[in-house]
Amino acid sequence: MPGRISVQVLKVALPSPLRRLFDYLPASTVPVCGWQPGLRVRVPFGRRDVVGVIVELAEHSDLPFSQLRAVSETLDESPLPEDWLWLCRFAARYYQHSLGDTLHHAMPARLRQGHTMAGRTQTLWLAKGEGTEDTLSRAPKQAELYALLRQHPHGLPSRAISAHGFGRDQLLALEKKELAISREVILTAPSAPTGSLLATPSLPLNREQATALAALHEKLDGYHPCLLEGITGSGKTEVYLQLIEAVAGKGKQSLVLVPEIGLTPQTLARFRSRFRVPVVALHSGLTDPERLDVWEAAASGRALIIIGTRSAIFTPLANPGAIIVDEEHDGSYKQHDGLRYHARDLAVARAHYHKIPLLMGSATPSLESLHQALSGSYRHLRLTQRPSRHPPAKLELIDLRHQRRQGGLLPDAIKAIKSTLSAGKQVLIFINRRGFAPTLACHACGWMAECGQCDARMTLHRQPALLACHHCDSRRALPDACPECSSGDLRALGSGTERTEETLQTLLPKTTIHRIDRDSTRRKDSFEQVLKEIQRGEPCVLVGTQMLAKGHHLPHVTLVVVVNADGGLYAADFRALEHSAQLLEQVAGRAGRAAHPGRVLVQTLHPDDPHLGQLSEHGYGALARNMLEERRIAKLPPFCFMALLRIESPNEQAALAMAQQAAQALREWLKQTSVATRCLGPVPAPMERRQNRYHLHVMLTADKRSQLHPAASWLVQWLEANREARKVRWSIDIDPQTLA
DNA sequence: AGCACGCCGACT
DNA sequence: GTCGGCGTGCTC
Repeated sequence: MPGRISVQVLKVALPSPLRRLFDYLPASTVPVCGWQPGLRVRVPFGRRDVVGVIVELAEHSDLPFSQLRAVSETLDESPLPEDWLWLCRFAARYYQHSLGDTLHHAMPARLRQGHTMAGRTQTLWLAKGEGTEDTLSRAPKQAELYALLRQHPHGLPSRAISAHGFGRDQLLALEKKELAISREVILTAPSAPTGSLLATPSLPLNREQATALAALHEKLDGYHPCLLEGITGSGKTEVYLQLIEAVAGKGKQSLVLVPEIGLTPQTLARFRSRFRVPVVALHSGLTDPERLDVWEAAASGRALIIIGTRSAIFTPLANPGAIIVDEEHDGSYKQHDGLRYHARDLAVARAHYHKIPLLMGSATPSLESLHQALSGSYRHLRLTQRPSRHPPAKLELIDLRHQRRQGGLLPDAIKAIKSTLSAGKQVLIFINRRGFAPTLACHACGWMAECGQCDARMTLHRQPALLACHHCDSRRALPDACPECSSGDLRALGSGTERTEETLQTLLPKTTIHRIDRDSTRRKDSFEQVLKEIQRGEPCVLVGTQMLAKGHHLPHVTLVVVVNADGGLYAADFRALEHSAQLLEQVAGRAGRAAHPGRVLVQTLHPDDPHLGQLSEHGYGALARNMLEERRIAKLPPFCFMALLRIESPNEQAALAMAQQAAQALREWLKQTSVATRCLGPVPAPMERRQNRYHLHVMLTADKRSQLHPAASWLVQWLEANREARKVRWSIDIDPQTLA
């Protein structure tokens, strides 16, 4: 065959932190498709066998042939999806991460364990015959199951049946009575779309929604990044649904990313009830085989709508039509270990690659996205109206200084809570602290309970009663007396959710108080159950952390109290104010969503703070534009680009020495090459000691991304080649979201 | 990251 | 006498 290169070496990416490929000789049995990039292979690696992915074919190796080993097995008949390979390569390069590790984590567990794709089947159960009331009158459970099966003429997989609460014996009983039959289907078979697209009709759009949708329709077949800036309750989801409808109408797929707490059964139900086409969800409850099914359904094009959290951005798509990122500002899109990717940013890269629209929605857009929208790089779509016609509630700042408080609450707040309850409405109290109190202190000598492993105070918990560090797993029994001076006068300082709950229960003995935080909702489903009860509308008080702030529909809440709004106002992290403002706006959005106007009381030690004032008077949008101007002047992101080198070690000296060496080496290289990147540090991380490990930062900043990238890349290679660097733990974070 | 090898302390 | 601690080094 003319022009054909003779393949002698396979360059394989392996699950290893090493940022390089490994050369292997092809096995004697050539796969049916020939040797191709994207094929999974099992190879001997050191003393073990691992699953890797061929990424290149070459004629030569840098190593002598005698040192190369041969592939032991080819695992695929055809290469893994091309778009998926492209995204992994892009992510590995952009985030300076090992390609092998990236591929490894981006594929379903079944594939990384070496299972094959082919020949997987699923058992579907179908109703059969005409079951009458008599035949099953004495087996109500079976009758129920029979009714369920009849609702699904295409059959139900057994797992879905058990998810509805039916047992295997009931199914077999029906089969015996010839009222149910099972059918094996090959999962890779494409299922023909049948009937109409919509199960329930779309909702009518208001003028703004219609304008936004029309803008999206203008360019459905090209890269078209859009920021949908829409206040809480303005109907962003309906715009998503109608974009998906348009895309699905052309037979193309939509990938929908939602924040971690956003993937609730209600969200999913809303998508499923609208469309008749398959909607698949990627959530933590899936088993490994189910995950593989979803991947396969997306890669084959069978699934038209794919919904998932952060990692769903790595789902292959046969016919990509649109990507939607809901609550695009949400911090859960950023991965904080391993491959430190940002799913929203990868969505941008992916939409560009596929030449498809990208819709990013938020009531409180990140300053990054807002900047792109205001500067014209993204299309800017806005929704400013709520169907209820109520303007969003204004924040009322109340002064925490010189006033007594009970359980963290000011007298004015308590008064408002009482009158809201007597009006038959619900109250939401937002506190950013779990536990009973943030500190236990000795009133005689000033001693405070500190964690032995972290530079942090221990939090006092009452249920169960103990001291716990929120930065590591250490726990301690409550001391009876001060360990320093033996005084018995130990007092809880400040308030957490537990204390506020307790105080309110004493103040309002007849009122139901629901506490919602990580400690109270550890039990599976208990959060969902409490939400259900709250939605019944009985007057009650909800005391909770961020868990309550986002997304949940709480129609009977008309008063929101923020116990302390000051967390982000004067913090060292330049993004703290942005995140704090987003949270406050989201919490405030919980007030008066339905027919009743709401009040939002915000307790603060800084009632005259200009940022807080702007937020309360003019809302997040105005403050965000102001913060952008401040970032421009201070040359902070999005007006510069950052990469952060983190170094940690149990040995403080080792960490510091390594950080200094790395920073110095980088500075010399920058000087020699005149790459326009600045290098700051090393500086101690905000909490230097965590779990008995010392953390240091070296910060790289550049005006242009094109200057940052080579510097970060050089630094990573230097570290990887440095023997000393292996004695500490290090990692590079491109576009870090928090400096902690 | 695994997984070996290797050289020093308390145990059947 | 050995089991096992984690330092050091390597993986095509």
